[in-house]
Amino acid sequence: MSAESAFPPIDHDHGRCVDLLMSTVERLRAEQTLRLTPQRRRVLEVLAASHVALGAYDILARLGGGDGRPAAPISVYRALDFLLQHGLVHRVESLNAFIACTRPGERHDALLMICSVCRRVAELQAPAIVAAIAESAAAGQFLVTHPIVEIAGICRVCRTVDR
Amino acid sequence: MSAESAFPPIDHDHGRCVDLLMSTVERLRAEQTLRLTPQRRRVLEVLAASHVALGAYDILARLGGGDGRPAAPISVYRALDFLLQHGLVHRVESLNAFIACTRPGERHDALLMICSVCRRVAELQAPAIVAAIAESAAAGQFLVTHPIVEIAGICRVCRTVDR
DNA sequence: TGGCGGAATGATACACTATAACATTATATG
DNA sequence: CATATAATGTTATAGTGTATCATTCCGCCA
Repeated sequence: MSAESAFPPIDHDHGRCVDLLMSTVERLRAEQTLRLTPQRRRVLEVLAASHVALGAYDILARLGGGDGRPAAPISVYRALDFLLQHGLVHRVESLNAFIACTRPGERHDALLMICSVCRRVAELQAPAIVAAIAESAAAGQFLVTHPIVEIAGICRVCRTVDR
Repeated sequence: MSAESAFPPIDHDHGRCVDLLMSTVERLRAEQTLRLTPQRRRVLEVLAASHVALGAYDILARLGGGDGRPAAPISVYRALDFLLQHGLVHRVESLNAFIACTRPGERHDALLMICSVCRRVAELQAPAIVAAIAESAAAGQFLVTHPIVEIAGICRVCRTVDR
């Protein structure tokens, strides 16, 4: 992923982002036994359609777009648990929110950049960070199971706009 | 800080941890204009007495040890905000909890190790991690304001015990 | 094909985390 | 002492997440 695509222009074509993700997921579903039910798929689609991290209740609000009665919160959380376990979604701890993974299929620890201006979240690929964490932890005899890196700051696009 | 003191033995003398922190804070209070009211001090003492991160309501429960009516949640949050702003406490995002800073006075970004067995949290000093984050973010034209690093895993002590 | 078993979802209630809004008290400073 | 600002009290409520038990869906196999 290039530096440009990490934080795309605000008014870019979201449709392509969604399609890219969902086609990858579709391939995974065909290959493996990934039980992507309609409900789980809808939650993933909602997340894929937003570069801004969404809370569970945000997702809930965007699901019931006209159907019958809205789902209960627990339904959304269950779908999110499934998607998290299968690496299709990342949790943003510092926001109590969720973001679609931009590299599904490749198991990885998420390194997230969070723009405090536009509120968008992007993944960062930086083996150097992961390596530095592994080395430092090992020096302290700490066994790493899940490194969390969330970098708050201002994205490329918002820095440019402000000038 | 040595690798040993980061995660001290489970049954070590907590009193010394508290004293060390509070004496440092006392010095800061004398030097600067740090308005450490009784309420803020009590919250800090509660946190200093625990190597396990405490939620706001945990703190609340440990405050009212026999006095008059217990404080309201908002009081604890206000004290925590103050302590956070003055670098005496860190927020643990992935736990929605708080931990006393082990290096008050030295402004720094917190690198936290969280043991999933004993639930204790320790700070890690690792300039290499901070540098790697700064470099990688800069490469993506992202301006870092506040890096969050929380490393979940198993601490030195718990790894040893399990053998 | 009909039933069995496990996975997924529905439904209800509740626990935990955090803040809004406004009143009151404490503290420093001239 | 007066007064302005900071801190705390009080009450209510918003936001996030889970427990529990009932029901439905779906693949599998006798």
